[in-house]
Amino acid sequence: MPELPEVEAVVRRLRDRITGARIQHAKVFRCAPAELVEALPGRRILAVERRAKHILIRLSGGLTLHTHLRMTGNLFAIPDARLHTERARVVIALQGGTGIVFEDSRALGRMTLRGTQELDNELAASLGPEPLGAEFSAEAFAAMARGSRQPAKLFLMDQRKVAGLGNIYVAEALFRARIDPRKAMGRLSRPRLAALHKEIVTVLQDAVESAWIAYGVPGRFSEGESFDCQVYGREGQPCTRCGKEIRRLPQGGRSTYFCAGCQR
DNA sequence: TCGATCCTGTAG
DNA sequence: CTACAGGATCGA
Repeated sequence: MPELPEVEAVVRRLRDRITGARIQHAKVFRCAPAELVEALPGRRILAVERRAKHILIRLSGGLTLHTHLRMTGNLFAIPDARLHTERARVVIALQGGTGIVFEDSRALGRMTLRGTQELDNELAASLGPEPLGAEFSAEAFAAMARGSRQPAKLFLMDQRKVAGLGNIYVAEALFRARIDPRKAMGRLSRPRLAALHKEIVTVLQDAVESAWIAYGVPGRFSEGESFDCQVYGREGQPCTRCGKEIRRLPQGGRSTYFCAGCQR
């Protein structure tokens, strides 16, 4: 479920409440990694960071608690670790009573303990630039696009190209930039690429603002309630820009929503 | 570069 | 019942 903006919201919420705390104990449920129970107690939480859609909880002793929420994961703090629900897959109790809870109904997500250096190397090798970071320049973006025959949608979904985008914000960025998701990336003109680059940044910035309000809280993610989508999930509805009907088509096994009227 | 796959929940 | 789900990886 969550893309970069939602993961950022999770991290911001968590950061203030757990940084500096010491771990008392951990409990795992439903085939979550048992090693956490033994390895976590006594360690101090040094920092909470985000890289793309990855959540990195830095621990003393050169370790990082690595969480990926995939489709249905959620990670949040509760005032009393004992009060977690049955949905929890991992509960980490901190000194003082606070609990860190990892929920994941579909169990596609992962929470694992890794060596910090090794993990960071791995992420650096497998992820493209942070779209909200300084290294994501229009020039670098255009350089990657050059020669690519991948459809724009699939190119943007690839975490090695731009890290952190997912199905919703790819659709929204392409809509804002008026680009057909089926169009080969390498065939976009320089101005279109520049427009797309800009819209990727602005759509994510807008989404971070709204996701911050609605995500990373106990319970379930609520669908689309935080961000006002123009095309995602709007099959059959009229385009807010040109009035033509929003269409849905499968790309890479996922649904792509777009307006054939004004996305070319 | 596609399709299957990991899982469970929910909507039609 | 089937289809689909805001993700990512693997093998053909």
